[in-house]
Amino acid sequence: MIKPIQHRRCTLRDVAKAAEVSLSTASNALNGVGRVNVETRERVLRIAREIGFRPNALARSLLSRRSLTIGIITDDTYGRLTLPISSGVSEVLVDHGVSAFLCATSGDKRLAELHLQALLDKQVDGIIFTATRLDVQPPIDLTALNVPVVYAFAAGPFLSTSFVPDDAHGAMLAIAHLQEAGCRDILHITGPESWLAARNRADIYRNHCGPSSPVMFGAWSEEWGHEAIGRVLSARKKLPDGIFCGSDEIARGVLDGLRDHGVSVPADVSVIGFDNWEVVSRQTRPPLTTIDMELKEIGHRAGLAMLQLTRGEPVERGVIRLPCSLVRRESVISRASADTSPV
Amino acid sequence: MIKPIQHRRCTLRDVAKAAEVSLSTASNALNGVGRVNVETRERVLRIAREIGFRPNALARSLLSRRSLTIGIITDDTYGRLTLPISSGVSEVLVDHGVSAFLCATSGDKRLAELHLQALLDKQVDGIIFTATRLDVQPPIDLTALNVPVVYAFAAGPFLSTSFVPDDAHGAMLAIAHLQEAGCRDILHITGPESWLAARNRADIYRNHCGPSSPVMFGAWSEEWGHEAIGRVLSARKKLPDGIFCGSDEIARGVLDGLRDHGVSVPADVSVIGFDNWEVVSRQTRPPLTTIDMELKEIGHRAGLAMLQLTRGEPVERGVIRLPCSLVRRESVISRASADTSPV
DNA sequence: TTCATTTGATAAAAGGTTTTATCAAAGAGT
DNA sequence: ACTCTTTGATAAAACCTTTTATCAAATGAA
Repeated sequence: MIKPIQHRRCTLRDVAKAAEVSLSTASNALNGVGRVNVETRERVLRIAREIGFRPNALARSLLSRRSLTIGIITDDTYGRLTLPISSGVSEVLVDHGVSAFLCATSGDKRLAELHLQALLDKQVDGIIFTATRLDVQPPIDLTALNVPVVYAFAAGPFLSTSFVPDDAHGAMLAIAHLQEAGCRDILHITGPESWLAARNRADIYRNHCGPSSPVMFGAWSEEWGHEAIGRVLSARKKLPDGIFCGSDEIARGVLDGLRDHGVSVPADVSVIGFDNWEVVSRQTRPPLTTIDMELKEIGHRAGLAMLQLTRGEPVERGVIRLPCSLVRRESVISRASADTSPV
Repeated sequence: MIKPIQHRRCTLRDVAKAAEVSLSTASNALNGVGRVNVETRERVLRIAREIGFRPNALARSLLSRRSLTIGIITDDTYGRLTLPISSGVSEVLVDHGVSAFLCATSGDKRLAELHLQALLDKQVDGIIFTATRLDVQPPIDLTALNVPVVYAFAAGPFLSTSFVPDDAHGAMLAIAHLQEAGCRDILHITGPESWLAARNRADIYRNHCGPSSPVMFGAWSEEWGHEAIGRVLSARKKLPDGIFCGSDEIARGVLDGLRDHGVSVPADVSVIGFDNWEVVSRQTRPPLTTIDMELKEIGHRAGLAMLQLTRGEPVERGVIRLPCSLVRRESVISRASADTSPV
């Protein structure tokens, strides 16, 4: 059976009537503003509690012109980045009573516009755009909106606010960790050179390991990692002692390839990944030491910035790079070596 | 620089003023109701278009008592199931102007209650609860709400509406596929027996492969798949010719284990997974034939049911099991065998 | 010309809340 | 007894839209 009519939510008018005061007094009492006798206030509060009164956010928003609502538009079909980021966003917003609409566009422009229109009609206080890479523009134009926009794991236009992982810092962490573990001959296997993130990380790698250090660009796939190892083993006489991979998936292929060829990790070669995509990095053999991009923190920061913007407070502009962190598992081990032992 | 004051959105009053008609006439013209002269209507429509008028959904909802808004509450921290499901939900709702709030609870009861309260305050028309397994109750009580609730990939209380993948059908597809490929000795390696999904699939397996067929319960991890293969190889004289795995991750461990022992897939053994979690199943060697749970379709159906409920239409009750589908990749091959060749 | 009907448009109420202005009563000071 | 201030409460306006009731003018029929 279907309950035919929803029980009507009780309203401020109900409270006022039950407490035998006017609407204004009830409102003032509940919000602790205006001049209202202490015992009247307490009576109102008590009755409101008793009948379970909760103010209608729609009516409130209509008046205050703040809907306590934001939209998150995502390009990510897979959800790998979106859910951590958006739950980070929500975490900081929910305590301020702000809820987030999630709109997955699947890269479909029509869908994106439909969602955007619905969001604007619903008077969202702001929009957060998230994607899966940093060097691709949103499928819709968000520059002329009359609500603030923040970009998370995506590049906004000039003078907008974008929060992205600091690829350079992540790469630096990875290489430093390998070097501290005594690696002297580090190889970098990564994704397509067309990706900004890949180029950024490769630059850092070359800075730290010498400008002629070999970077193997390829795909963001396990298969490429595997194939790259095949190439390395057939081309080089001596194995590198450390491999810095551009993603956990590539690292997985690398681990797999090395095992196929009887090379032991980390005994013979140390391997480090990038992403800390736990479904991959936790399950490899051995479990993968990798770089975490702190997606939730990106969400936090984006949410915080949005909060400030909706209050009209100023907010930092430009691309804000947030530090990564090193997750130590078992694919890197310290190589005993005279010249790297602590002084 | 921060734009100090947001340009005020233009309202019905602006349209009315510009068209030199009353509010009511403007409203009637735009909605095509009431009696309004054709040329007046066209003037209003033209002007509305020119100044980019869009009705304020908040004001509309306040009056109509339908917010065109629903809440999705999810238990899933990882996003693997939530994003496909919720984007399925949105896909069917967006064309009706309905947007969805996404609330990730991370299993935190306080957070769940906070989100729920915010949703109710915002007058959502309904709530969809999604989880990652079927036999666990939501962290919050959704039974006494005065909005409709639909469960997706989660079990609701008696007489509620839940959409879940049909585990039995999926298992049947998997086993039938192996059998059609000529497998006669099929092994089932799956997750913990405490999970309903694992038990359901195992039941089907036993029904089709004989009641004494061996089921290996373990963990939902790659490691378990790997370990299980080790046990099988040391305990049995003869290898099975087909392995039905309870998840893609287990299947991956199985593939890995088999390769380590020099067993070739699919030449020596066919392997089939469950989930079609593409990041896993696409990247295995060989790519994994598996069962897809049609998560997006679950989202579609949940969204559709929600739509009906918000309209007061009756909706099917109980646990509604939606068919799975077979995704053919390369880990199953037809075994030439006299008694299974087509007649 | 008169009455009844149709047409086109508008005023007003409603939805639930907050805020500003108003007002009566009570108290204080002379 | 008079004014001045404070206290406590309320009416009304506002937010923006939709719907119902109302109304004047125009049209039709007799």
